[in-house]
Amino acid sequence: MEKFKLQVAERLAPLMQKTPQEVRALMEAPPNPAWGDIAIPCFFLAKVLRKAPPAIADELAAKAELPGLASKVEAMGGYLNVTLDSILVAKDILSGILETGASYAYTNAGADKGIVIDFSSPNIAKPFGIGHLRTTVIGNSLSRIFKELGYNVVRVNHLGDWGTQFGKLIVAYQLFANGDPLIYDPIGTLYRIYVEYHKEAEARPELEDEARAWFKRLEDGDAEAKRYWNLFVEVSLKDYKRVYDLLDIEFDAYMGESFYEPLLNPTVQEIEDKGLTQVSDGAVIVDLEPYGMPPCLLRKTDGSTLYATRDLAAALYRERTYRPEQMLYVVGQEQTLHFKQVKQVLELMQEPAGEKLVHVSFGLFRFPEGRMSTRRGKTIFLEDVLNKSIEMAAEIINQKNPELDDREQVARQVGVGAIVFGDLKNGRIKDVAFDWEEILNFDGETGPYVQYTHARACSVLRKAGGSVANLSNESVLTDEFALPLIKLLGEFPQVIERAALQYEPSVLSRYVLDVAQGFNRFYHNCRIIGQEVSVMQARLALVKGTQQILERSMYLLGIAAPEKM
RNA sequence: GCGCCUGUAGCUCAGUGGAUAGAGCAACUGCCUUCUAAGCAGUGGGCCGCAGGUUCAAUUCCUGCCAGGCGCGCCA
Repeated sequence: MEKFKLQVAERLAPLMQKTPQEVRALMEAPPNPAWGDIAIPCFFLAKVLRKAPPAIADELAAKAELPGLASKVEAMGGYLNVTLDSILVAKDILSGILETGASYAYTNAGADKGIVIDFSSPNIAKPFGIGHLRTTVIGNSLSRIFKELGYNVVRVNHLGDWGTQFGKLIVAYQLFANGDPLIYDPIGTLYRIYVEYHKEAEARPELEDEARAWFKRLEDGDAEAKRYWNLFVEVSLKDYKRVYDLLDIEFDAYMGESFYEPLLNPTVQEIEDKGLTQVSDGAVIVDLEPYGMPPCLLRKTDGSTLYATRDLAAALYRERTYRPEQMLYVVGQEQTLHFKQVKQVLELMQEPAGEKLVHVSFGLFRFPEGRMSTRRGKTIFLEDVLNKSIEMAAEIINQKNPELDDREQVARQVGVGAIVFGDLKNGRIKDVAFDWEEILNFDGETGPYVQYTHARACSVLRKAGGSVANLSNESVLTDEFALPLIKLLGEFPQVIERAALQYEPSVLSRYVLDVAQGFNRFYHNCRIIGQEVSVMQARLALVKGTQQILERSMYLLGIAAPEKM
């Protein structure tokens, strides 16, 4: 579609005394598809030409010559509306998709450019809660989208494997675990003692000091502390791996906070050497008052480091190791200030990492009665949600398609797809109210709806057997059901670009819903198999094209595309 | 108190400086002897939070206010 818009802009530009780029930028979609494919408002010309917009549009319509490109150019209330030649459009878009197949949207825009994406990053010894779903699926989808644009993507899981909570955990383990080797349900146990610790600490504040002391020992390399730490990390990772397997997500690097431990002192030193630090109440800080922010703390009074120190070290490490064009942090919006501070400090250091750092923030998962909290034991395990959804998918399969092969696998794909798509459907910035009924809904704008549509398309292609999807008779595809679908398919590359530019997978999930809806309308109204050969072939070509776009879109969103369900 | 984010149909959410603001869910109603009814089609439902301002044109941009969320030095 973009190609045609550019051609129209090229030809209209001289008439409007604008550059083709300017004309392209003016184009909009008419509110009613019957009015055309492209609308150009003429209001802005009124002042220059000293004429009423409708008169200008009339004149342009009379002068515009777009033979072989547009079938209709007309003025309507101050707009110049252009209807593209439908056979040309249908032929061009569909043959383009069928030729390039899965790589229709692939560009080399990102060739030789790297991008580091930090996402998921669960906290060791804490359950993989529903709250981690967002960063995990958004990060995964963005990774795939940027790869589609040719970027060299590095997926980093920045595990929360360091910090004072390990001191608390050691104390909790000694008090409440009775020497449990953490073989059976390790995270469940760690979670339980962590909650118990916080309850106990309310009555006995001295536990907090004990915890701090243990963390200090850990930082100083104490063997006993390290032994506990290793145990906690090991058993936690095993649990997380199960969730990542369900979601079909992999990382290029597990580099937790502990990885940056040796880099912390040099990092603080570097910042001090640049004369950016001050000592305030015994702590080392970077004053950010001139930038309207609270100071960034690098060292506590006791000399130990903080979250910001580790993120600064990590950013410098990533910059120097990967030389990326961008560094994304897919982290909740409650950390906006933190990342603004880190970015500001990097900029004060005149490090390129500063401008490369992008905080891809998102809203929280919330219960109707308030926010979730691991400490108070108020959370929902992601694995439970996924399993419940899979169970439900299995039930629906038993009821609707009991003959299906690989029922277990399909139930897994659909159940997980429902959860993942449900999270990617909405703009990432909004808070999400957790609601079992909604998250387990498989009707309407959902993952299963998209998967079902894809399976339907596959089914038609299967049943068509040897019949070739051939495009000799494009005029079949210019009806009110096929043509809008084709035009939509033609938007795919721009949709991917926009999703990347905005770091927003929901751009793609919304699009794929439109494609699914378009296809279902077409499917319902236009019979494919059993039609006259040229008609069937043309329609099969559209089914094939749709199937490819759906499959690719689902891949980019991180959901499976079963061929039967 | 200060800062950031959000406010659109009963609910969950799209959307755009411009022509009649759109989906899904829920409710009601049609459509399976024809390619998967996890579908398609129809009906009802809206001071686009409130008040100003910029503009030929504001739900969209700016300011103020209201409501909700999040954050604000030794947690991450």
